[in-house]
Amino acid sequence: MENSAALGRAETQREDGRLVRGEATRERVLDAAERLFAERGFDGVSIRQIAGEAGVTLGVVGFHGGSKLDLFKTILERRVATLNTERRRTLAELRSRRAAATLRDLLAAYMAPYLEIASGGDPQWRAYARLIARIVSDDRWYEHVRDLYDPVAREYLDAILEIAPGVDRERLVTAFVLSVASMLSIVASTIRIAGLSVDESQSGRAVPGNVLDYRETLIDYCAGGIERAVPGLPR
Amino acid sequence: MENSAALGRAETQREDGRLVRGEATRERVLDAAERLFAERGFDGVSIRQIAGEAGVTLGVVGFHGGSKLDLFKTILERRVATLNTERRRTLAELRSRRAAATLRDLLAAYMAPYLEIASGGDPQWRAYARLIARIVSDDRWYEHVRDLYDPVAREYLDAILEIAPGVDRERLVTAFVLSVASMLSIVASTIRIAGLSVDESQSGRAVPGNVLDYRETLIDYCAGGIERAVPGLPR
DNA sequence: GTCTATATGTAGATAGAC
DNA sequence: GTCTATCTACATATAGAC
Repeated sequence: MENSAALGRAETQREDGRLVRGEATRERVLDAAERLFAERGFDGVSIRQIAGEAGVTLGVVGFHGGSKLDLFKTILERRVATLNTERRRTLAELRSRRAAATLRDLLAAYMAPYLEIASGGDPQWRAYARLIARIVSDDRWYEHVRDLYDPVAREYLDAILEIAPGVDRERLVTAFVLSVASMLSIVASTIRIAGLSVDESQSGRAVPGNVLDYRETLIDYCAGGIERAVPGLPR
Repeated sequence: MENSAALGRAETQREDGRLVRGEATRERVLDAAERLFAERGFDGVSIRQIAGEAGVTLGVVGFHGGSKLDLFKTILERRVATLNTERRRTLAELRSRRAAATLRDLLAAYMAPYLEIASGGDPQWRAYARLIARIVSDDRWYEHVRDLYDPVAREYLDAILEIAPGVDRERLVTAFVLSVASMLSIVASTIRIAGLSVDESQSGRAVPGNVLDYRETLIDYCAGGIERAVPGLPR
C-alpha cells in the first residue's frame, strides 16, 4: 500500500492561491466518492461508479485516489480536522465563560458541529455526516475511526469529569458513547420517527422532518440519560 | 423475483419429525449466510463465500436461498417471529401484574429479548443480533425492517401512552427510537467503551465487556433520556 | 494530468449431469 | 438434492499513449 497523501499531488496550488486543474479534478473525484460511499457503503460502490459520478474515467480515480481502500480512508480523514477544530472551539468557548458549564452545555457543544453539518446546506458535508453514521456499526473501521475521533472525545470526557469528580469513569464513558450513538442515529432515524408518529388509523403519509427539528429532543434525551445512568453527576 | 418461501422445500419433515437431508442442508446454508452477512454486510459477502462457509457448492446456495436478495430477506425474516412473540409475552406479563408498569419496566421488557440473544450462548442468534444492529443505519432495508419490527414497537408505544396519556406522541416516538438505536449500538460499542474507559496514561490494554455488563446502564440511560425528553411522563 | 486499453480476477445466476 | 460447468457481466488495478 502506498502513501495516499502523496498520490496525485504533483502540484497543489498556484502562487495566487487558485487551484490548478489537477486539484479541481481531485476534488471532484473525492466528492463523488464521498456521496456514493455515504449512500451505499464501502462494498456497495465500485470505482467505476465513482468515476462515472465524478465525470472522469477509471484511471483518473486511481491516479487521485490510489486503491479503493486508500480512497475510502482519505474520505474519512478529509473532514476530521475541521470537525475536531470546531469541537475544540466550542469547548474552549464554554470554558471561557464565567459560569461553570453544565453537562447539557458540554453535550450540546460536542454535538453542535455534527448536527450543523448533518443538516446544513453543503451536500458534501451532509454526505460525510451520513457516512460517519453508517460506519460506526462496522467493526472493520473501528480502529481508524477511533484514531480520528477519540482524542477530542477524551477532552470532553475530561471536561465532564472536572464538573463531576469522583464519578465512575466507565459508567460515564458508557453513557457518553451511547449519546454519540444516539446523535449519529438521528441522521438515519428521521424516517422511522415520522413513520411511527402517525397513528395507525391515519392514512396520511409520514413526512420525515429535518435533523434540526429533533435537535433539542436529542440533547435533552442524552443529558437526561447520562444523568440517570451515572450516579453522582450534578443536576 | 421468485417466491422464496417455495424454494428448496419439496419436502420439509418426515412423519416422525426428523428433518430430511435437504432441510438440514438448507439450515446450514442459512446459518452460514447469517454469520457472514452479520460480519460483513450484504455487499461484503459473495454467494461463493456463503457456499464455502456452509460446506456446499454454489448451486446449492441458489437452490435453497434463491437470489442473493431473497436469501438476505429470508435471513432477516427467519427470527422475527420468535423475537416478536417474546416481546409480546414480556409485555403481557407486565400487564398481568397488579401494580401499574413504569416506563422503565416497559423499556426493560422491550429490550430484554434482544439483549438476551445478543449476549446468549447461541452464536447464530448472536449473529442475527449483530446483523440487525448493522442494517438499521442503511436506508436500503428500512421498509423491510419497518414491516417486521414496527408493529410490536407500536404496541409498546401504546402501552407507554396508557400510563402517560396526553403526552406528545412525536416526542415520545423520537425518544423511543433513540432508545432502540442506543440498544442496538451497544452491540458494536463495547469495544469503544472499553477503549475510552482506560486512562490515556495507562498502558494496559482495554478489554471489552459482555453486552450484559452494560445492561443496567443502558436501561437507566434510556429511561432517564425518555423521561427528560418527553414532558409529562410520570416519574 | 488525463485517458484508453487491457490484464486478471471474481461476481451472480443457471442449465443440465448425476 | 446436489454438484459441475459455464455464461455474462463487472470488479480492481495498471501500463503506456497522448
